[in-house]
Amino acid sequence: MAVAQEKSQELIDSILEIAAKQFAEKGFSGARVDEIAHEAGVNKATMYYHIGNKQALYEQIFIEPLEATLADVRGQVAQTTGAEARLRVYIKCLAQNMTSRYGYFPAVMMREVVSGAARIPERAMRTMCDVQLILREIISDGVKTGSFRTVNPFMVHMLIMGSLSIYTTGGPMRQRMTALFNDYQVQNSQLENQFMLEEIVDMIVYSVLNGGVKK
Amino acid sequence: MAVAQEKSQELIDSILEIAAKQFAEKGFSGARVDEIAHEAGVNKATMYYHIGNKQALYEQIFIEPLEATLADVRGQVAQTTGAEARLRVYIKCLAQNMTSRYGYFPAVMMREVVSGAARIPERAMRTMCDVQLILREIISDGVKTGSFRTVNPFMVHMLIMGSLSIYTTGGPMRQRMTALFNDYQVQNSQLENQFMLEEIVDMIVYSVLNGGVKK
DNA sequence: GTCTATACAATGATAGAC
DNA sequence: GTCTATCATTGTATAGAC
Repeated sequence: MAVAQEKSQELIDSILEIAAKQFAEKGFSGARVDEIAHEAGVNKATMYYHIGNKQALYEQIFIEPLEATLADVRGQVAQTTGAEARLRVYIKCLAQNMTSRYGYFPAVMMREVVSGAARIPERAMRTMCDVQLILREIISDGVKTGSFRTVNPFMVHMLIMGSLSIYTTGGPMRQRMTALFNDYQVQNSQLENQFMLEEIVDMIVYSVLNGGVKK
Repeated sequence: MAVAQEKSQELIDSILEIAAKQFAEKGFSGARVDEIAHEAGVNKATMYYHIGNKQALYEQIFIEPLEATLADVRGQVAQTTGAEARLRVYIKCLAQNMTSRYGYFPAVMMREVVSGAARIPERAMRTMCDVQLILREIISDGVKTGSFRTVNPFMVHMLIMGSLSIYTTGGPMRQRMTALFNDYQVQNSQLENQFMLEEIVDMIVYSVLNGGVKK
């Protein structure tokens, strides 16, 4: 019985991964149940038997990415000392999770944010709060020791999530922009390079540091 | 004939405004042609006669908000002197357009960004480039006079658009967050107040200024 | 230019056999 | 647990009368 459950869970996980990518690409209304089932290589009726309807399928995809990210951030921040270093690790770790293993997820989340956040499960909301609490602790620590200026932690959160979201999801948009700038003969160097993320981290850290970054 | 054209244009404009709000709320796939026609108070067939299909309807809504914003930003920046003041005006003016008259538009744009930007008309892309060129000039001026540190203008653009987008579209999301923080008994003051925008502007300006903001 | 009626193509969901 | 076949509904789009 335990084996059967495990196998069933494996099936469900593979469906969820396909579903997440479809939802990320096309949004809730744009994603097609038929296509998800087909791409996942399972019969649609089977999918409904295991998971339920489209809405249930959608809600499921929020859990794993967020909870894995929380664990990762928590672990990496705990291994680091000093407010500035911790802030850097915090941002970079978020970015890593948003670009690699769960690279599809930011698109889903951004759509939710602009759609009124109504479909985000409560459990996912709580996980996001937990992540943000880590940031709050880093900042209040930095302010206390004097390395950070007095900033509203929610503002920092918005700066981080806003720029990371646009960075991780906006690849195609940047490509169209770059093409146009080329037409305009505007220099647009280093628009799409490996140092982009580093620069974002630097900008945000700089906006928080007392007296700017020492080079 | 001129009068008839004007009246027709009025009708089209009113349809476009309703359409824009529907697309903003539900996305391209989520918006319903029936509902748009109904809310606009016109017959669906009439709407198709005047505008074309759903795609054409969608593409139209990008033009006016962007071109009006470009004109507004251009005008206000021209009336201001000094790199820092200009940067502040630039950000605030963008924010104003994104929250008042064209408050529905950021949601449409964000969806497009995460969807691959495939449905944005070329003309709209060009307008966005023009807006960004204003920022580039402000920054290169600030760097030249020494009031700004050397920053990648595209990074600043991402910081601005990212945080403003999340700020303008993320109201409901923040509400859910705030409710949860209350459960957690976490102090979350000034999360939703009139100074929020000012704080965003300050954070971004600070991230660019040489040696921090003088108070 | 406008409206009624309808064609036509999906899409989410399930009943029922195996 | 899985699959085939099918349904009910809804969605975009247009033909054709006025």
